[in-house]
Amino acid sequence: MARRTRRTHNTGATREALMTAAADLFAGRGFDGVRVEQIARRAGVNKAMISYHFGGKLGLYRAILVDLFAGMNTELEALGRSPAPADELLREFVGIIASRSRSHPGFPAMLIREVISGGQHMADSMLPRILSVFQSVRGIVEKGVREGTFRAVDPILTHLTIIGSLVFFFATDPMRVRMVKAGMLPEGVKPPSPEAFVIHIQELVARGLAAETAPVPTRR
Amino acid sequence: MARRTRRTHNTGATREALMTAAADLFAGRGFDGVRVEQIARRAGVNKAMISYHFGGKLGLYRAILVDLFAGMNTELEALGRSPAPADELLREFVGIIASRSRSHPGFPAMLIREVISGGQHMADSMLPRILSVFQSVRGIVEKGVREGTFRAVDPILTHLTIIGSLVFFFATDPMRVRMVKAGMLPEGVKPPSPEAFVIHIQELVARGLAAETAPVPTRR
DNA sequence: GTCTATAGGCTGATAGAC
DNA sequence: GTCTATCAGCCTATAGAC
Repeated sequence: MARRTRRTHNTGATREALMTAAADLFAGRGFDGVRVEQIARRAGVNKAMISYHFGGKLGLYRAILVDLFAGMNTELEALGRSPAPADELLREFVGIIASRSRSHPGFPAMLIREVISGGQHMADSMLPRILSVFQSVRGIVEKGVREGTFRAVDPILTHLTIIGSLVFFFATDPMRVRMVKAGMLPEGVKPPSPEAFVIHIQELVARGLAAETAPVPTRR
Repeated sequence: MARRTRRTHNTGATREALMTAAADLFAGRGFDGVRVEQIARRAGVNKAMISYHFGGKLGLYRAILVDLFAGMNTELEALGRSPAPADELLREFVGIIASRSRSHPGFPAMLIREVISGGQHMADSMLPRILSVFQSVRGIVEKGVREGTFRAVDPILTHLTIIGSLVFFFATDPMRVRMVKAGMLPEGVKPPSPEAFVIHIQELVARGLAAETAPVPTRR
């Protein structure tokens, strides 16, 4: 998966510095909230390099998005071929989204911002990459229902629940950081670790989707 | 709760038109993605009215945020005083967030954008209003654990899961609309209705938090 | 591939008439 | 309370030297 333009032995260091710096900024302030000069400064390169390497601010933004989804989908592909039971696959799905959110901190926020805006900066050709994440969950859920380990839940609803709570958690870290700094958190309340959240989601989903082995406690 | 300046019988129609139009636009494109001229046009009033009534673009944005949280918290207050069992209260909490997201369509996206950015446009004095939503869930969860209907879950994790999946669902409607328009949805896949999602979340949470009456099926 | 200088366009705010 | 006209500042993109 080499880049294109590569004549010298400089491995596109400028390119990558720009993408890393920009991902961080775009995540925190959105496309319109970031100045190209700011990206360049943070990346330690010249402003004009953005146009040279990416054809402009939007090109840079899109390149980041493509990279993010490509990596995500590559990692998820293995799940579709695994023979593991559905409930275990779902746990792994959660783990993958979480670990990727941590290795690429800008991913959750950029994804959310983009999706919230209806994909304002995405060409139609990018939509399948988003759908592909859903297909991954869909396959697992349908498998679980078929095998009788899950109750007859809707794959879309399940997907939206899991991905929504996960990306929300990782994307909202800045707010929790601020709360702590401002000393606003109530007594005995501490921001949860990513590990704790992942386990919580995995457990909640496993129990919540489990086929009826016993009736649900209360009911109105 | 009357507004201030009201000499004539004009009930601040301009003010409200601006707030409604702006909420919609801010939700879809973020603070920096919206032009004041755009807001004014959509509201059918003059550009200069934004400065006159709100002191500027930021003032308008903040006024919307304050209104949104005030309404939300007012509605949630009743939950804290209700004698209903915890699992029912949690269902109601979900219902309230959902119905408010529908009556104020800009709410979920504005909330998410703001929280993702670490509250870039919020003064410290607004932070308690966000925390207050958490406190509401916290009270319910702790009650359920105390009464033995919930297993010993962490209120913060539970709160983040519920609020995250809910606001994500409602805020991402634009993307689903686009998917449909682009004819990109796979065979037999249709965007879920808000009602279906609410029920799904309520059910998932009720089952997922229920105290151990039976063992969870599979375990690695 | 990188940098400087600059152009060209747009943006939010306000002064002042009504 | 509302509107028109206007301005100062800022932002992205690029031409052209190295």
